[in-house]
Amino acid sequence: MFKDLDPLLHSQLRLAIMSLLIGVDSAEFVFIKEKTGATAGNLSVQLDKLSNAGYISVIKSFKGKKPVTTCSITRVGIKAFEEYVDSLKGYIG
Amino acid sequence: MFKDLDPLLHSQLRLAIMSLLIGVDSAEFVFIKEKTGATAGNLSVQLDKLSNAGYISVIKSFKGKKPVTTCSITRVGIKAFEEYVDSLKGYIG
DNA sequence: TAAAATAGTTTATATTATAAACTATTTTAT
DNA sequence: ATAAAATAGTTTATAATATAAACTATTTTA
Repeated sequence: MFKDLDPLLHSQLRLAIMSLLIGVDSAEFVFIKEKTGATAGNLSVQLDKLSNAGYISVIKSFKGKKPVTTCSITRVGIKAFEEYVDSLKGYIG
Repeated sequence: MFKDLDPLLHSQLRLAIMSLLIGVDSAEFVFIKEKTGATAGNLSVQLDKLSNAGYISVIKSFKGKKPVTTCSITRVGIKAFEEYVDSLKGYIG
């Protein structure tokens, strides 16, 4: 009935990040920041957590002279997201 | 796109409690404890929070000689739950 | 009548989310 | 040329949260 909800995904900001990333090939830090309305600090921390869990991959590069952080969801992340959504349905019908 | 998720409902145990209560007239402490698998302490705290928010009503009485805590969802609680579910859909499609 | 069970509450702890403060660099304005 | 502001983040401090352990009070059972 009430399956455990992956605590890494049961967080407003991290869920928003994953929700964004599941629909695109990749997205940049600034883009995610704008879409989610998160502060840079909070976003940085949450991206790290998702990255450490293997749910997203994070690549740092340069666009001209500016640093760019590019994120994409991994296969593991997609599976975790799908399982989370499935578990959630046990709660919200 | 990403509406704020009511932090009172965005909690595994409180969401499970609300999910249970939305389907019934009322439910007793022990019943909720069994269905959710929560410890009594945790359940007590979370019921208090939902009660203080006006999402549920809690009535204490006796069944024979044993104390009984009976909970039911309020109109306010139903609305909050529905809004939460609606907001959540912006995240999980 | 001592031990265990029932029905909870209170309190302490560990985790978490979050923003404030910070670093490093680049662009713009004077 | 250089001071001020903007960009792109990271690190750290704090406040909120979830959770279980410890506790109270009563009743049932051995």
